[in-house]
Amino acid sequence: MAADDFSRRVYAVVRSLEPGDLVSYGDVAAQAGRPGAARAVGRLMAGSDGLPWWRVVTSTGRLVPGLEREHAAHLESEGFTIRGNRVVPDDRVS
DNA sequence: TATCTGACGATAG
DNA sequence: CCTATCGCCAGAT
Repeated sequence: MAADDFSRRVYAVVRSLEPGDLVSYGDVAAQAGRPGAARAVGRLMAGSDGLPWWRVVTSTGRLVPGLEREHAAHLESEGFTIRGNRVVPDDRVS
């Protein structure tokens, strides 16, 4: 069914993410063919493993609630700058 | 089949 | 900038 294909596509998209890449849940949902299903994407990511989930953040750049610590560590390893619980969009005046 | 849940997103206060 | 609320979607029970 459509929903099944959707979840399949979501996994494919996340698996295709490369180091240094950063996308939002809404982005993944849209690329999976279901814009607006950002929430469903998060649901799928939570139950799946072996995927670069840390390369996916919320639309506002907020890190995953409950895993902020680990999430931040992964992103920093990819070369991103984390401030508080958010990915810094751009380094600006300190 | 009905209902609840949640790693979201946008808007309002 | 932060919290609260509503709307949306797929999965689980």
